[in-house]
Amino acid sequence: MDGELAAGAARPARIERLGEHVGQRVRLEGWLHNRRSKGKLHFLIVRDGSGFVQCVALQANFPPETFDRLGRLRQETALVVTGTVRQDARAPGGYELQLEGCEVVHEPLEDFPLGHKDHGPDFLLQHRHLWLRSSQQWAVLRVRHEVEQAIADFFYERGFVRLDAPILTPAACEGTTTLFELDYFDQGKAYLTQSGQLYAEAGALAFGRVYTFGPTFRAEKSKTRRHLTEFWMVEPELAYATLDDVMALAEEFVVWIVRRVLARCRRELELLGRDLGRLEAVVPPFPRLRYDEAVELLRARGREFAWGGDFGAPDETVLSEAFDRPVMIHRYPKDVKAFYMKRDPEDPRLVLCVDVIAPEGVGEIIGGSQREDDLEALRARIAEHGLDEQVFRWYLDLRRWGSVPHGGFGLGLERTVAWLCGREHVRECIPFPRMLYRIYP
RNA sequence: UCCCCGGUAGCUCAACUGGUAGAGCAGCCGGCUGUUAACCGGCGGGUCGAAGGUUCGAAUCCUUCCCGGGGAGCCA
Repeated sequence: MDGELAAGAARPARIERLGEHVGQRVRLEGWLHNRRSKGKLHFLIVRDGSGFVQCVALQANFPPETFDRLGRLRQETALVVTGTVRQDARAPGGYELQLEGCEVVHEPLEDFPLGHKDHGPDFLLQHRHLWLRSSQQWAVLRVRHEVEQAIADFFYERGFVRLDAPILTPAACEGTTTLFELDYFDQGKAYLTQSGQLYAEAGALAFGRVYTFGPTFRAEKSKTRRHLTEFWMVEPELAYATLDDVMALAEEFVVWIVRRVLARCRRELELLGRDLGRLEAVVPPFPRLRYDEAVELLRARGREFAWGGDFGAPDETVLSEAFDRPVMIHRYPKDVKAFYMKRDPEDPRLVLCVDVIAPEGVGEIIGGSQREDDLEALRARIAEHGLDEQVFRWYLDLRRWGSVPHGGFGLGLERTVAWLCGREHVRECIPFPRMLYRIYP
């Protein structure tokens, strides 16, 4: 717009570090997020991906036609702004840019579809590629990014090897009705993985401690705010570990993630209006309830519940509301859990498993167990569940050579991010959600 | 697969018991030197999801279908 700023005088900067440049002339490469005009001054809200900043344009500082154009810039105009950084309590975020120059890099071809007022979920999801630019989505996905980094750091510091499990698999890990199926050349059917766990077990016996982290797929016809057909799961697996070890690791892991986000995503959480007190309350120890105790708790709170069943979403909500931090429920009846979980030697009706239920209605974020490490017991469970032993030959091999007590868990990334961000729906917690009736964009 | 709710302007919604289609936002024009999803005044904007039916008359009632949302089951 007036590209002839004194060359070299303005230094490149990013909005997230603007506080380090108070009084200096800087140059920001970004987009016009919003604009407010007030007679002889315009407020341009500019985003550069690292944050949002208010740029103040005073009429006195520009030729009339330039000032007029600034007041007519469309939302999502790509622009490079230059100006002096000022600390000002009236500015959102505490800092603003006294605008001196504005170079338009790209003028939108038409009005941006997403305004700053309410939109419905269908409209937003149809425009997911543009919705990502909104401040709320920016904040949620920045938190997701931080959680992903926290996960990598947690395991790296503790000597876990990251072992990437395959996406294409020859068989189901759990039921077969929830698999995405595809033709695999002349090998018959292949399936998109539901879990990397079985491969993580092979890794644990090779490396001691491993984790897998990647997308998993469930063809469940679930239409709820807690479900996606494609979601990310992190699954640590430990050799020489019991259920108690698994529970201790899960607790330490969740606390680590929460602390990291509190320490490094404060701006994002505040932008989302998150009640930080709820997250600060997440300290060890987490309550540990046996399944039997959880059933009693449900009944004491007026819910009818038959022993032997799995908890439904309303049950989980009641259980989680009894505590101010995640609650761990362990030793479920074997009939509601997967074939690979080890029986409780003290009660053969139960398996050595644990679910972690997050507070505030997000539901289960972790499921884990000690695995069945005895060959014959595992073969019996495979038969009981009506599964084809042939496809598990390699998995059974793990019990033939150097089998040891071992276990692990899986944590659902999107549910965790939804909980941390206080979002209702997991669809906002992944860049491009895949849902029952939605695969665009 | 089943249950419940919805589909009206670009977006979010209203329109009572069937009687000529409304508002906010966005857009355009004008005003305002500290706005915070700015505000104030003015203007334009409609295949009421689709098809069929009932009726003098249907956005409104009935049938079927399509699309979306929430939930159950199942799960992270």
